[in-house]
Amino acid sequence: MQRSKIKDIFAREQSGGDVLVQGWVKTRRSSKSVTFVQITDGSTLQDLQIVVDESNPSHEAASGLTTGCSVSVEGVLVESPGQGQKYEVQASSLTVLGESDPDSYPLQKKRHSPEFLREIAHLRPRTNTFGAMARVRNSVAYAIHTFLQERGFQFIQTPIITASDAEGAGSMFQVTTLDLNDVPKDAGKVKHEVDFFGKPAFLTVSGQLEAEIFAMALSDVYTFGPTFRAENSNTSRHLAEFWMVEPEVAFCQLDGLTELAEDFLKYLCGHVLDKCPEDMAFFNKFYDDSTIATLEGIANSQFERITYTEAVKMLQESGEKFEYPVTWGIDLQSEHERYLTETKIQRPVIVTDYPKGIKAFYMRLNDDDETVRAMDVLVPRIGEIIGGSQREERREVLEARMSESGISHDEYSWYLDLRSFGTVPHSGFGLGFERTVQFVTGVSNIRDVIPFPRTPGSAEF
RNA sequence: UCCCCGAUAGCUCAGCGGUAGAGCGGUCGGCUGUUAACCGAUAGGUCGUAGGUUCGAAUCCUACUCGGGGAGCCA
Repeated sequence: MQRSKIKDIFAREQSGGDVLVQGWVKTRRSSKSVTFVQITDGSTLQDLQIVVDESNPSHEAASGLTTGCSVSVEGVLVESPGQGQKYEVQASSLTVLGESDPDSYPLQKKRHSPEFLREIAHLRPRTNTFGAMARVRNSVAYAIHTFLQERGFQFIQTPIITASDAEGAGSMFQVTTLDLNDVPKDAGKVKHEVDFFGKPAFLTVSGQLEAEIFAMALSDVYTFGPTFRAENSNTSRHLAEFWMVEPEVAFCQLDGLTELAEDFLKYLCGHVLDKCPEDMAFFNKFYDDSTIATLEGIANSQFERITYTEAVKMLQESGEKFEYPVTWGIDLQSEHERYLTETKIQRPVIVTDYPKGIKAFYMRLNDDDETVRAMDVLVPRIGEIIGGSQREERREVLEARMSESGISHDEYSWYLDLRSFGTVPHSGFGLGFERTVQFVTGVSNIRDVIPFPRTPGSAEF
């Protein structure tokens, strides 16, 4: 008999017929006359109840089941007389595939703290929370590809190893095959020429610059892959290894980019609400009772658009006491971003046109010569979920900005070339994948929305 | 990296100078178409690590480790 997934069983129009189901035991309740076994196979949040009567030859095996055991069950799908589920399986046979010692199996049929579950990352996918998280995460990833593909974007695989040592987005992990206990040196300096790539190499902090190359040929492209930051960041929204989506759009200026970002986020939220209603109801119940309302609200509301200068004015006139006073030219602090998106405007806010001094060299300079065409999308609870800009397409201006920032023209000659040979206005942004999953689920710590989190001092599993 | 808080049974926590506790989970028994089942019994801890103060430290002090919240960096 072919195995049925639990999700498909609950989707059936009516009961009846033999089924084969396989999964892991969540909990078991037994008496002399009957045993109830709840099993999950990860296809859905909902457990399937297996009923094994005393007369069944498998009853002894069933009554000894403990949380975590794996089982294979054949039986008849019937309407459940009990409360809490539509169908149940009246077992004809039950086979234990794998035992699970109850003395040492760490998961119990009760709620565990996310901190504890993180320590047993090899078993936490079996919990309701992490199963739901994995399905939502999958759904968001699928929606990212679907949205961009339907708009004609090409998926570009940009390199994970890069030799550019100054992408400007933070500290990088170095990649080397040199023996760190015996580093070859010449007059006290490391001989990088004998290293694997013949020069220093690093893990990428962004695929943007390479994505720009393909945007200058294929028009609309995106990258979606792992990104690495060696910052010593210890917060609930930073990881050393995370995933990022980076659309790059040719013939597009900043206003077009903000529209793309807004449509994109709305699509992702709508997709998850549509495809993962049970998992979202779970998160709404146990993690953040406003998350579904927030996502629904996003689908139906306009994102607010303000310039940095307007944001500064808004903050100064707010009457709020901020720890860091607001003056034009400073970078907005978390408390300022939170005030804007959570208190003042109460929905996503797109802030544009930041002072050039606090933004990257590749962002397009405005005519005022003081601000650049940057854009940050701020959302409640998370803060910055998207950072992007219109890129500087004028070679002379870009060169001047690189010189100001101390960026080598030689190393980025290829990046400058794009401005010499058929340059066009273009724009792009980076969306933090884990931050998006955090925002969607309402789970507060980013370590709990990625299967195996990498943070300073921690790279387990 | 900085500031604040925490670490006691497998899990979640109480105890805060005088012989280590509860609930849940585990085990044994009972009972019931049960559903975080229920009832009874029972086992289980060098109180994060290392020092110090004290007649006496889980409790007070110091350092370290790990975790949480916040900040910076950013996605």
